[in-house]
Amino acid sequence: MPEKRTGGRSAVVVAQVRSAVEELVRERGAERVTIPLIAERAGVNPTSIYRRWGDLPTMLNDIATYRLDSDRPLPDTGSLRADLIAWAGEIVAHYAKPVNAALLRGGAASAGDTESDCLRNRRAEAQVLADRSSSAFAADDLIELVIAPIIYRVIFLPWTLTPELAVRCVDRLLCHTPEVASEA
Amino acid sequence: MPEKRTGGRSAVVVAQVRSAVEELVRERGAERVTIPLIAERAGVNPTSIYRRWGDLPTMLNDIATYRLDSDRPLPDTGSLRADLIAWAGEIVAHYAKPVNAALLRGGAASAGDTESDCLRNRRAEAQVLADRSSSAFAADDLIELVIAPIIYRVIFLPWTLTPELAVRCVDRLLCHTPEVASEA
DNA sequence: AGCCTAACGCAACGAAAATTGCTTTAGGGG
DNA sequence: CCCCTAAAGCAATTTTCGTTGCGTTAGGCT
Repeated sequence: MPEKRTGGRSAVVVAQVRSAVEELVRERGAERVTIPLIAERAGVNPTSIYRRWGDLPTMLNDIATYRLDSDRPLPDTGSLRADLIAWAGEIVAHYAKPVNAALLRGGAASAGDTESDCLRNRRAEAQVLADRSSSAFAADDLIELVIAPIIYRVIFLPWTLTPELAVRCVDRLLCHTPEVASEA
Repeated sequence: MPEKRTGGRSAVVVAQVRSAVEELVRERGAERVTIPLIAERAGVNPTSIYRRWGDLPTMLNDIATYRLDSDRPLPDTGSLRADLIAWAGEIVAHYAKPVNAALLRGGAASAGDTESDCLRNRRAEAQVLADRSSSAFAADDLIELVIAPIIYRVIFLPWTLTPELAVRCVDRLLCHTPEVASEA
């Protein structure tokens, strides 16, 4: 039974809309983007966007969630500290790009009430890393000590984002469990 | 010389607009609020809002900043730990109210590009508390270990906000400096 | 109390966004 | 390869937003 057509033209439309949103959000900021504007940039009819996503906040959230998400492999070097730093560093690097930061801010605005949340994959990864740590720390510690400080700066103090931030946060997490910090 | 009329009718208008914004932001989320909508709810003419605030992001930011900001005194009990917990607890309690959380999300959306930022007063307070700590920690530590985790949960995981969060974060901050933790 | 004018209300307008009915295209199972 | 229909396109319409000019109300200083 034929249901949901995801390939071919539809896929192209979605891809074009995504790029258009990213361009426009970078150019004008998430607050000053409109659906007709996106449609024009994407070479797509506005109606298609309205029918697919409904409204703009919904769409922004969807697109903010999509990035950095797919089946990206987690770092696995053998050293827990190195893995964590690599992982945190990826996140910092990703959101250091103004596009992605702007999208995150847009996603933040429409998070909360709706369960849609563009960081849930990050939390899933935190769970994996916590499991791998032999109970040195819990996923919640990873969230509060590493993800939260990074995301806070991304949203409110983007110009203070540096690669060292990842190292500082990870070391703060590990300094409670020194035997793990010095492990191979 | 007659300048700036802040009392009487103007004050009433501002107050009514504020309440209207808070109601609507709670009901529909910061992204789905418009100025005409607010005006109607406030029983005020849209023109007045446009002329006073200019546009919506500006207004949301203004209102988000106003709350919890006025001349609120910082806790000063003599015990650093108690002060910090009281301070962090105030923040948690404030943003536990859905209105304030939604306003913060709205502010987050327009942060970054514009320098307007509804958490700058929080950072100023962090500076004061850090100075008071005899260099036990820096303002940045306070931000990354206490404010960031709280704000992260407010924005992305509001249903996980609990009073214990404040205690947990403060103790994490102080566990690096045990002599301070046990001070009177 | 009276004057000056800041700030609000009203109404009309232009522009842009959202909705709707219908037609056309093309995905994907048989 | 054909059929069925999901999804995109198109065009006309309706809604809503934001702006502007002008008259009215009332704050606050003298």
